[in-house]
Amino acid sequence: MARTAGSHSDITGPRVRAAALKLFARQGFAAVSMREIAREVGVQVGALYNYTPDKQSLLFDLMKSHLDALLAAFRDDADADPVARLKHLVQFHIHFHHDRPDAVFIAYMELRNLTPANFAQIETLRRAYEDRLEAILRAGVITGDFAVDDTKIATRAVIAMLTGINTWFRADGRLSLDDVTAQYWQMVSKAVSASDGSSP
Amino acid sequence: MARTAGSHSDITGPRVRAAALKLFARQGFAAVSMREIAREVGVQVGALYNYTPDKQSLLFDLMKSHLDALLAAFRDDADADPVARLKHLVQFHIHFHHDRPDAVFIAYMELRNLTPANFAQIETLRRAYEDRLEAILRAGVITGDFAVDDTKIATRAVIAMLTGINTWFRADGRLSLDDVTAQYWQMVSKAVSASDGSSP
DNA sequence: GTTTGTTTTGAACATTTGTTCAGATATCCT
DNA sequence: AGGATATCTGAACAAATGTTCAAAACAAAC
Repeated sequence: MARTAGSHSDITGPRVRAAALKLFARQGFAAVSMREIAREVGVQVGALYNYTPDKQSLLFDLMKSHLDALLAAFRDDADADPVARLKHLVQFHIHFHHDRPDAVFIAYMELRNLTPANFAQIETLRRAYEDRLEAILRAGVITGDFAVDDTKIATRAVIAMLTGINTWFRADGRLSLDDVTAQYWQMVSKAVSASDGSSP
Repeated sequence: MARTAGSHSDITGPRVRAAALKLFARQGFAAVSMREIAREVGVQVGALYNYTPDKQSLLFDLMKSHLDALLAAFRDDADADPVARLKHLVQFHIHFHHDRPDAVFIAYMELRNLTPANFAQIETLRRAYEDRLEAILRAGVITGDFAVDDTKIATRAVIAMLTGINTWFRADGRLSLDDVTAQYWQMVSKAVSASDGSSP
């Protein structure tokens, strides 16, 4: 035996993914060339193919990693109060997405550039996250905390609303992320609340 | 004089725009070649350049037309009840966007493929529409019908929520567009309403 | 310091890209 | 019909694309 596997692979591999993430987010998957990624890493094009079988897999891996991380990071206590659970999801979602603008952007914008097989996998993960939220809404409807006609629709509405923050929020802007989070929580909780005049 | 301008231009021109709209929406601006557009129209590549100076202008024109149409189609009565005005905007927005899925998709996804000058123009139009909604929310806050901390944030939240419908709604699905509209109106009105029972 | 395997280079490949333009064709006006 | 012009073809251009691969450079184990 000689040199063990990964002595440089451990360095270059992540740099390739980081460069691809950055460039795909800024310019779009189709508009980024493998040569551009290589230049960003500081390496020749051919070297990239030690770390990905092709450009498509690079995109897929980035999206899958993002969604895996999202699902792994979100903790939900099914026994807690539905309002508290929803509040936690709103706070979690906003902060998690704020920390990863590039990955979020790619995950929403580059779906059409996935092969059908890859798309199906990503879609499954996205749905799994949606289902976590829907479970909370359903629980709240049962307890009477929430009043929504269709939990699936409410789920999508809430996610669209929260994810939209990434398109305009800037840390150096007028409001802090905590201000924004507080106001979104206000709107979300009102939107799904039983509107009789009782709950927060 | 002889042949007047536009004898065929009137036919091919719109077909070029229609083909570009369809293909850009399906595959993304960067992934569509001029030859692909020409094939869709049933013409050779060179002919396209009678209708657009370049590919970029084709994209810009599609986006600008869409936003011009949006602003022209939206009617708002500043003297009416804020709740009625908001309800009308919600209904208008949902139906207008539902009728033009390709244009909507492009207008949201291809912003980064615009030159800076073109981007600035499109952004101005987008902001103008946002401002129409914000004016309604502001009016409602003054009358006490609405309670939102920051009207700009609420504006963006509502638009993101409504536009998100296009990503999942299918006419042959479980619910009609009117069902969906009714439920979104419920959520939007609750989200911005002065909450009856309690406070922040 | 040699051996052994990993990683990178540098060049090559067949396609495809946006755009141009001279010449051919089609259409309209008189 | 004939002349004028609008429109389209077909070929060409240089540049860029994703991917491959032999050979070179490198790093660790002995």
